[in-house]
Amino acid sequence: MPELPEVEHLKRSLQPLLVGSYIERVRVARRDVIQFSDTQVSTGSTNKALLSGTRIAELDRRGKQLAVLSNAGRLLCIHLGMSGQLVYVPDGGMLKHTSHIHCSWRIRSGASTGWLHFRDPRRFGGIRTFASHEVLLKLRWATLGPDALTIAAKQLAGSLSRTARPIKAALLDQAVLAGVGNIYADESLYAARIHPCSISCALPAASVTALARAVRSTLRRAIRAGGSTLRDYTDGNGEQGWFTVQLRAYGRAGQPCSSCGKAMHQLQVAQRTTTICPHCQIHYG
DNA sequence: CCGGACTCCTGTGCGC
DNA sequence: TGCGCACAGGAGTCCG
Repeated sequence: MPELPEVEHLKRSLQPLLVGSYIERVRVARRDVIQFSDTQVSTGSTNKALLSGTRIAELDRRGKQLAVLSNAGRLLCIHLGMSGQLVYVPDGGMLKHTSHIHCSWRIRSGASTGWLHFRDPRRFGGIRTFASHEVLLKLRWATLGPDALTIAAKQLAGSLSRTARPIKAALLDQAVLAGVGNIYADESLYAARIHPCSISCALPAASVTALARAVRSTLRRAIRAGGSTLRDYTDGNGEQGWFTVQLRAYGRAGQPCSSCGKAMHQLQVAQRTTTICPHCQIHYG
């Protein structure tokens, strides 16, 4: 399940392959994974909205969303949902799974050519087209909170002070913090020794500071490991991530806490499976 | 207005 | 051994 580290690593792996390259054409297998955000385009050329005939100028990320900007100004905002993948396959290369490919871009970069595939079996992800970066920022990214990778304790404290929700629910809310999903919420709360059911606005300032630091360092370590591959996730080259071997909380119910040695527990918080150490993680509020 | 609950979807893994 | 069901979850939507 791609969260911020997976999308950031994906962005970094795709950058050398895509930036500066030319999109010769686009192949759409399932239209319903694409949302054409400006009505002007939905009646006209689908290909143009999907950047056909333009050059890729830049990749950008906010939270779990990846933007592919073309030199023509238009762009794609891609979110991977649960099972989404963006994989570049050079001509002659092989793709591990060829089912559920919903959209593909024909890429030319100098003498080399290949296909960029958007694959998403569960279809929780999708592609949105935007006329400009400005529109993306105004229509879509404006609803996202600050990026979790660089979250400052003060910013986090500000949002948390305004809600009585369980802290885990707040961390998962993309309007509070952009980029954290179930895995890294559990990891960050464990690292900061905070119980996920703690009342957000009841957290002491020191705990919020510890939490902001834990979020940043957990995400940075995960990016360094190439993200977490539980099942499907791969980077732009089809390589898996190795952060799963470093996970201390997520998926470790019944196993010993790496700090105190007592058994980790599983519970439900905000409709999400949650793993904690009941001994190490303090409940506030 | 806020927050909790429900919904979408398919591959996997477990229990009978 | 095989079948069927529960489960996984990001985020939009709906409802109290």
